[in-house]
Order: sequence, then C-alpha cells, then structure tokens
Amino acid sequence: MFVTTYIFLDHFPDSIPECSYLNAQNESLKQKTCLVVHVLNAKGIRDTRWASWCRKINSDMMRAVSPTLNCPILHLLQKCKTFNTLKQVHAQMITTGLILHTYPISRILLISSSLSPLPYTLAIFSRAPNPSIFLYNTLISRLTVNNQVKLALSLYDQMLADPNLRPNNYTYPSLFKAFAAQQWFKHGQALHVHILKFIYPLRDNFVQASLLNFYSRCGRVDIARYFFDQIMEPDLATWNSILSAYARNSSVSLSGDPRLLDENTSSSLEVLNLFGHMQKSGAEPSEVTLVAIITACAELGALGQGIWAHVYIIKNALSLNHYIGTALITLYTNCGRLGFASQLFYQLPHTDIFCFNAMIRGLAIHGRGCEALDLFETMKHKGLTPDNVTMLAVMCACSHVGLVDEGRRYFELMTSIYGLKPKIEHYCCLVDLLGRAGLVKEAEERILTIPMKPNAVLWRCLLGAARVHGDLETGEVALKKLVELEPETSGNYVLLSNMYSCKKKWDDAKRVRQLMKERGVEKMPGSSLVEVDGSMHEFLAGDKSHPRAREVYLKLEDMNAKLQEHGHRARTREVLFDIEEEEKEEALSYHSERLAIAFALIATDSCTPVRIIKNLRVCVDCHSSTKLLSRIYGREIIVRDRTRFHHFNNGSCSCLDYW
DNA sequence: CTAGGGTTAG
Repeated sequence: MFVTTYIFLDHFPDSIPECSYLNAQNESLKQKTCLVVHVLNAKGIRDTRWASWCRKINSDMMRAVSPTLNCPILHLLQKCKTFNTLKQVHAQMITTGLILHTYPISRILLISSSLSPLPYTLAIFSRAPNPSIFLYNTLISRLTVNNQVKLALSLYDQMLADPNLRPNNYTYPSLFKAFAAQQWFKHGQALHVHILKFIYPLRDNFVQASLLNFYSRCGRVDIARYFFDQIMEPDLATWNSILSAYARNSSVSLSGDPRLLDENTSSSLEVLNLFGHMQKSGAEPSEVTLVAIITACAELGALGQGIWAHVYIIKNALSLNHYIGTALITLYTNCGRLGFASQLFYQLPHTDIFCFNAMIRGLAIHGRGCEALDLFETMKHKGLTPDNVTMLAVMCACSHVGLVDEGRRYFELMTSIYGLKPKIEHYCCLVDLLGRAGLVKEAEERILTIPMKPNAVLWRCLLGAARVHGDLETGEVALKKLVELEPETSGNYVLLSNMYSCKKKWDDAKRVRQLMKERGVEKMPGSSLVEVDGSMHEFLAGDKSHPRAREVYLKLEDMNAKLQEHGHRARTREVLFDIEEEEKEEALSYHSERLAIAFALIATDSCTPVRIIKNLRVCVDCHSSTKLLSRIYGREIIVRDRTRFHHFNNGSCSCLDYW
C-alpha cells in the first residue's frame, strides 16, 4: 500500500523541511506502508529542484517495503540484450508469478519492445491481468517509438473502452510526438479534444509542450505560440519547443517565394526576442536552445550573435554535438565565413549526413563546386548514403559553377544508383542548371514532362533563365503560369517587365506595370544589410535616412566617377520603367547594395572585407560594377543574395557570372 | 513509484 505525502515548500523555499518528512515516515512504517514524498511549491506544482531528493527517499522506502523491486530476476531482465535471453527471463517471471504484477510487466514491456517481434510484446501486454493506465501508457509510448502509431492509437481506443480507466498526463505526449512526426494535423486536432475532455485544468508542462510542438511541426506556429502563452512556468524543454518552432519556421522558403522573406526574418527575430525573455526567467539554455538560436542567426545573417552563441557553448562546456555542429556550419556559410565552417566541420568528433549536407551546400553556394563534389565523394567513402538533400546540394554545386553534364548525370544517378525519388526541388535545380547554361528550351521541355504539378518556384527558375538569356518567348510562358500561381508577388511582374524593357518593348513593359498596379501589387523594395563593428545597417534603394547619408552619397559620387573612368557602362536593361537612359543610370547607382558598399568603404578599415546581405537577387548592373569596385578599392566584397554568395575580389566574382 | 515533451541539412 502506498501513502502519498505532499510537502509544501512555501515557507521553506530553500531547505527541505526534514521534520515533516520524518513524521510522515514514522507513521508509514508503523502501518507497513510505502511513503511517497513529493515536494510542492507555493502554487501546488511539483518543485523540480527537489526531484532527485524525492526520488532517492522514495526508492529507499520502496526497497524497504516492496521486495519485488530488488528481485534478482528484474536485474537479469535489465541486462537482456537479445530476444533469446529475454525469453528465458520471461519464463522465470511466469514461473515465479512476477509477471502478474504491474511494475515487472512494465519493465519487461520496455525491454521487449526493443528486442522482441511485435506480437510477442503485445502478447505480454494482453496477458496482464487488469492492465492499469500505467501499463497502457508504457505500451502506447513504446509503440510510438517503434513507429507503430496506428497500433498505439488502437491501444488508446481499447483503453478508452474500459470504463475503469481514464487517460492521464502521461498518455498524450508520446501520441502527439508521433502525430507531429507524421504531420497528422486532423488526427491531432481530434486527439486534442480528448485532452480538453480528460485533462482539465491543463497544467502539465509535458502535455502542453507536446501540443505546442505538434502544432508547430504541422506548420501552425501561431497555434503553438498560443499554447506557449498559456503556460505559466515554462521549463527548459518548453522554452526549447517554442524557440525551435520559430527557428524552424524561419527557413521554410529558402530560395522560394520572396513574399515569405519578411515572415522568415520576423520568425528569426522572434527566436532572439524570446530567448531574451528566457534568460530573464532564469532558465539555463541547453544545446537544444542554442541550436535554435544559431539557426535563427544563420537565417538573419547575424554573425555577431551567432558567434556569441558559439562562445557560449565553449564557455559553458556544452557539447559540440552534430546538431550544434550542423547549425554552426550553416551559420558560418550563410554569413560568408566559409573558412570557419570547414574548420569546424573537420573538428567535429562525429559527422553524420546532416553535417555533410550542410557543408556540401555551403561550398556550393560559395561557388566552390569542385570542392563540394570532392566532399560528396568523401562522404560516400565514409559509408554514408546520400539522401534527397545531399543530391540537391550536389546539383546546386554543379549549377553554380556551370557543370551541366555533371549535374545531369547526378540527377540520373539519384534514381538509378541511390534509389531516391526526385522531388520538385530537384527538378527546380535541374531546370536552374539547364537554364543558366543557356539550354532554356531543354529546361522548358523538362518542366512539361515532370511527373508532378509544376509549382511557382519551378516556373521562377525558368523565368530567371529566360531573363538571363533574353528568351522572351519562354519568359512569357513562365510568367503567365507564375501570375496564375502567385498573383500577389511583385517580383514576377518586375522580371517580365525588365525583359520587355531590355528588348525595348516599352509598351509591353508598361502594360505589365499597369497590370501590377491594377491588381494592387506592391513592388518589394530592395534592401541591403551591412555589418559594421557588430551592428547591422540597412539601406533601401535611394535611401537617405541613414545618419551618415551625406557622406555615403559623397562617396557614391566618387565611386560612380571612378567606375566611369574604368570604363563601366551602366547595364540599364534591368531598369523597370520606360525612362530616359540617364535617369536609368541614376536609378541604378542608388541601388541599395551600392549605398551599403559606399557606407562600408567609409566606415570600415581598408583591409576588412565588405559583407552585404541582400533580400533580392543581385542585378546585372550591380554585379558588374561590384566586380570593378572590388578592384578599384582593393577590397574583397562578399554579397549574400537570395540564393547564394558572390565573392568579389580584384575584378572578378566567385560565381563566374553564373547566378 | 513505475509511463510522457525540446535539437541539425533544403
């Protein structure tokens, strides 16, 4: 028999009230019962600071009263490593009658679920006399771990059918975790109703965190946030859940729809914002926390904050595991520090497929296509099997350096050797690869024969290719599809309008612009961020709001004069509107990255590389003038645009003019 | 008392 005692700590916040515990202990020994102690805080919630103290007291008492806990057979059970030894111990449990008791059954269920065939484990359960909610919870959880979600659900159903049993706090977290992994949104909502019915008021951090996480994994960060705000005292795992929710949400649309860009940025900022609250609340960050922070920094390009997180890990002796490693590699490659990334990569004690994928992609977006392919070979040599993401990075590597045949070959190898089914992203990459190399017609044919419905990203790839190679006909086809799929996205109209302008079809350009106006589509302003002395400065095109705007514009005049001296002719074909050549030139020279570069040139040391983060793709004119500027001012200029990096050095760019 | 939640690449 158990007697549960709750000790309130409201008047003794920092020390265990030994006397009340001892009184209760004497009482329970007299009655030969087992005392179970919990320490509660002033709000009546279990105080986790005393959890290990309680565990020790409780297990001491348990041993004194209940001999089955110290039973040698259970010790043997713990040591089982194979199905055969498990069967022997199981036999002993049956002959000794141990198998009739809840606790030993729960132990053997745990071990059996990882060693035995499924029916064996289920048989053990089905022979349990009057299985308790505890046994149901144990088995449900093991089934979800072994990916038997449907079985777990039917067990849950069976339990509901028993009028003596009601689900409790322990029933739901594993089920929601499994639903989250399967993205079963509807089923999850249905199960959520059960929580409302059976667990009220909902005050358990585990259940709330599992709900939060379920909704966030189904892409509903808004609902996740709602649940987070309901939680009175978030613990570490709860904080980690909400931080990861926003961090994950921040990179859903890499190289995709530019409209989602702002959403990504604000998600990442929210990670940092929430982290501030977390620190104020006194919760100690763990590795999981830092993965979320670093992921957010990688998305924002906030190198300074990211390095702070890296230093935090080292200072606080957190482990540099492969989760952290992958996140840091992504951070450094996204912030243009390819050297840091590869240094870290080679220092990691254990590199898995995630680390390799991050590093291969890192090399690819910096235009180090051949090194990316070498690393791919190393990875295969290590016995790691490439997956969808690896192949995407590999094809991306080929695309960025114009290795068309290799890219095509890898695409074929995907299915023939690695047994991977190309997803729409792979087709995008292939179209990109072909398009950039000038094989616009082949790219278009590919799109028409793919086994799924082409999405906007795919058409945008084709449109980009058509634009670079001036293929108006294909561009029009692509744009028609794009406007159907995304009538709100300004970039689509801008691209087509630019194409018409370039062919001097001013009327058509005007028509597109008019269409955009009629539909009320706002043009997305180009913005460039530049980090100077650890803080970020943002410039928009023609922006005069910066405190040092006067100096910046003076520098810009100097830059433009020098550019002309060095024979730069403005590539006006990218200017949207039907305006005079001279005005166009002026519009170009006030592009946001030109302002950012001007500012960096006056505000930083002459040997510091200039690092710019753009929200859109680099335009042709900026690309060629930045190349020239890197030579004129003898500065390395590193620009991160929407999809890749451009390292401008001494008059040339790492992208070799493919982008 | 034994059962439960949080991490990485696109």
